[in-house]
Amino acid sequence: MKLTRISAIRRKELRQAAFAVLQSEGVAGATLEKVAAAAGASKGIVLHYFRNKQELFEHAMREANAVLRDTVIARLKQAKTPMQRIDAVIDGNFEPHLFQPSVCHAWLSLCAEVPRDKKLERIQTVIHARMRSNLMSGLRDLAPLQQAEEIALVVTALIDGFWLRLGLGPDSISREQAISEVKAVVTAKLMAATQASKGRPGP
Amino acid sequence: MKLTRISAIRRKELRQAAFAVLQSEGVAGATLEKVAAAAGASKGIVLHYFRNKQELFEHAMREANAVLRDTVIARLKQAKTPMQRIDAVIDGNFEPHLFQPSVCHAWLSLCAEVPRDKKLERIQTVIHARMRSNLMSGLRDLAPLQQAEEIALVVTALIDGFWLRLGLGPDSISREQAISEVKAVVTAKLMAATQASKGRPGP
DNA sequence: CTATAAATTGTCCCATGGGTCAATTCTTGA
DNA sequence: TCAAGAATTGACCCATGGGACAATTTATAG
Repeated sequence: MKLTRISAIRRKELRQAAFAVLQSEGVAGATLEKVAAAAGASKGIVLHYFRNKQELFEHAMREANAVLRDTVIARLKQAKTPMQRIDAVIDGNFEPHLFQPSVCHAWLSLCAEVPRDKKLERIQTVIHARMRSNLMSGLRDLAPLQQAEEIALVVTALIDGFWLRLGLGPDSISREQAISEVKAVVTAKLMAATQASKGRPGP
Repeated sequence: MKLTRISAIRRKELRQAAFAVLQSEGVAGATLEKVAAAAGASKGIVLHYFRNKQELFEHAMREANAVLRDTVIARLKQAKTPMQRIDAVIDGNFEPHLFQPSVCHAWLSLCAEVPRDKKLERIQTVIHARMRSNLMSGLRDLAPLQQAEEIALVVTALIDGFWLRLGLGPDSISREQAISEVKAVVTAKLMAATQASKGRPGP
């Protein structure tokens, strides 16, 4: 039966088209017709494969999430040491094809709708849980549990922050700088965790 | 002439109503009628005071920005030492009345539109520039310029990241934890800047 | 080859929402 | 007190967009 084949292909095309439209138009300007046009199809076909607009964009987010997940997984497979696992997560989140202003725009738009869409919220939760878990797989061996979790939290927030920055200002942060800053924070916190506390420096 | 008075009052009410609607409805669901309803007025009055929808939300963002700015400024006035200036910025950005899920939702929605609205982009640029400048006013005395700028960048990204987190999951991060994590990063980086480099720890 | 089912299209419907405008109510200054 | 002008309203217009659907084309299986 080719049925499953064609429908799977078409659905994927439409998910990607939806994400592409999100990149250029944002959530407010993303219409079914634009998605159809982006996919080279008619509006009818979009609603043939997806119950409604909401479902379409939920799948668009799933698709984007899958890309991000696979990118990081690929790097994790190469990693041998705990530190390399951490670097894999960081580097993966800033891969050139992901860390693009337009991609950040799309994510921003999706995130902005999270509070009003249970499905989107779920996906977002998964993303953060996975990122934390991936980081912990390396951090566990480099710091006590409590510290490791703290570092994981900070790193995820930092990554989100840099993504937001790139979305808000295309030239505000470079991929290389973002990576180096995140890694520097990891290093600094690991060092701080390693040595005895001396109180805060400065006057 | 009361003209200026009434119109100023009304405009402020509408700006705030617009921001309130953004909190609950997001950018996609924010309509002029809802803003009017939130302000206890008719749709006509909204367009009487603002040329169009876009202008209204630009002013809503300005209003929110002003609140944020004044909150931080108030704390900066109390600060005596450089470290207190840094803490003022951090604490100010996490004040209870600002660091609320609904407020984060509204900001997220606004940020999501930044790429498609020059005025919003401008405001966003101002916000980041101010935050950086405020941080630098304290950091300048605690670390060499280069390091200080690096820390400012990381802190702004971290703050953004935590705001995003709160917007995405109302219970994902507490105000106290966010503050303590950001300050810990500042401390760790200042310590790292202070002492000689020893290479990255770990295997 | 043909019947069945899926793919695809274009049309239609209608609710929504931005924006205009004339009409009405309120203020205010003389 | 009363006119001028501002504040405010509600009705109206119309473009847009989500969604339903019947009609048509295309693929597939027997």
